[in-house]
Amino acid sequence: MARPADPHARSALVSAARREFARRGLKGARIEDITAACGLSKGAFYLHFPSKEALFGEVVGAFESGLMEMNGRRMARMEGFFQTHGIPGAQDRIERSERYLRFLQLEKEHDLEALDWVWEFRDVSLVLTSGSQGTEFESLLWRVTDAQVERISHDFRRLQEAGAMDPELDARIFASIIVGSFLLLSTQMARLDEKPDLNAWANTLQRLCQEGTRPASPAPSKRVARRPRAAAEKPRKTPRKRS
Amino acid sequence: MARPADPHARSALVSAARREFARRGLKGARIEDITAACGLSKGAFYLHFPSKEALFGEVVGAFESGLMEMNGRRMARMEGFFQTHGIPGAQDRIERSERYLRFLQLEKEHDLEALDWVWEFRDVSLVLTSGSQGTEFESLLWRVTDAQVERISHDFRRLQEAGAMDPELDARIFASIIVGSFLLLSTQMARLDEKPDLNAWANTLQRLCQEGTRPASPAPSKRVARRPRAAAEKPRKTPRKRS
DNA sequence: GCGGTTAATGACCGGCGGGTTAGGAATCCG
DNA sequence: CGGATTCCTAACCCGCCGGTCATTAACCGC
Repeated sequence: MARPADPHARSALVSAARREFARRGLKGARIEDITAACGLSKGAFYLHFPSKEALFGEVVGAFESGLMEMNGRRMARMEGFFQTHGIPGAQDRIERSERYLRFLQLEKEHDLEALDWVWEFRDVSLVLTSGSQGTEFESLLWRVTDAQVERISHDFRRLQEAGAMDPELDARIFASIIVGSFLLLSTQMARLDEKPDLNAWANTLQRLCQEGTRPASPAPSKRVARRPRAAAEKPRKTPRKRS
Repeated sequence: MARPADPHARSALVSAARREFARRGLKGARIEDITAACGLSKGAFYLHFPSKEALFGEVVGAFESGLMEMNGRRMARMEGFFQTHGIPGAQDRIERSERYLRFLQLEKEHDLEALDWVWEFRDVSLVLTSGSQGTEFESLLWRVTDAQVERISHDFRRLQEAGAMDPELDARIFASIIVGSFLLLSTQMARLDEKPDLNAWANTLQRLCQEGTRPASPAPSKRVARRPRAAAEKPRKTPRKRS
């Protein structure tokens, strides 16, 4: 009968490696340090993984596929929502209709789901954001952020067409601003021991986005809006329909 | 009479090094490649710089001090503006008063100035954002972003007190969202050959921020608004400094 | 051309760290 | 206890790359 393998070795290596990666980056992390942290020999590392990059690849693969699945589910759900309820338009914004509020609620739930995932992988996220340059994982972050920018742009354009969003805003820039905010938050999370109030964060961002993207007011002032916003804002002083 | 030094050697090394750093990261860049790109020997590198880190330190020092000076000037100018014109309040928002518009204009000019600077150092910015983990420059980006978050939070709070901004928004979260957007844009710039339309970008962000931070409307709807904002008021834990 | 001076070269040095492997360790069975 | 088997160790290997330094090269004045 052969010597039994240590059932905890592999997961211990993964944990220790993640800590070292977060501390020193993928390149700076040393096999010697990773194994020493588990009370294992350097050679034992290679019984489980062909390289530290391979180990990181496994972890980051789980992270990425989780994100992409969430993205896909989100798109499917929103598509379902739009099929069922139609796309909220200008009137929905003005009246804050039930379907508009439901739309906002869904968006928020999805944001929080993604942020929870990033929180679980905050160490990995840190490596991807601040330590991936010059590694094989460099393009991964672009893939993830580009996919998000794509999704948000697409939805934003549809809402613009339906009249719910200011038609003069550039969808891509808008989407980039959103994704950028997520990015900084994800890097900040890596520095925290305790989970931040993600709900507060998501609320603030949503508030900014919803209020900041209102379409300009009715036709006459809309023409004037070509010029500086000042003229557009004057007539808006009158409507106080923020109920 | 001694052999004259090549007057272009030093600047050629800096240029080549910056390209290699952008390509492979600070750690991945090799002295051999840097010098070869200049048609110089490996040993010649050490006639000008004690190490590649020292070279990068010089470049990044110029970048950082430029940013910090801009930050300082910005704060001084805004302070001067507030002294001269007072702090815009709720009425200024409603009427879009001249001082409020001037305030927006100043903010935009400062944003564009900073973005131009980042464009000039987009290669450096890339290294700082995606390749600084595990290097001596890791904390620099936090210093820069934290200073910006601090400045924006501070101004935001003053505007809240004056009634120009929604008092229920968390200043730090708001500031983080802004800074995050800048961060992503700066990383995106490193992938571009041609300068993007920074003006469009700054316009969009400003539009979002100004419209998204309007104080809530009078009492009736304000009561409704209180419920979801409660969470946003939780104090944000400051990220621990990494050592 | 020689001497003096500084710039630049490239062969060489040696520490670091990923990776290997012969041998030790742990386990069970007869 | 010995044998068989698999797990694990740690001494060792060796390529990489930052850094060094004896030598060559470039310049001027005499």
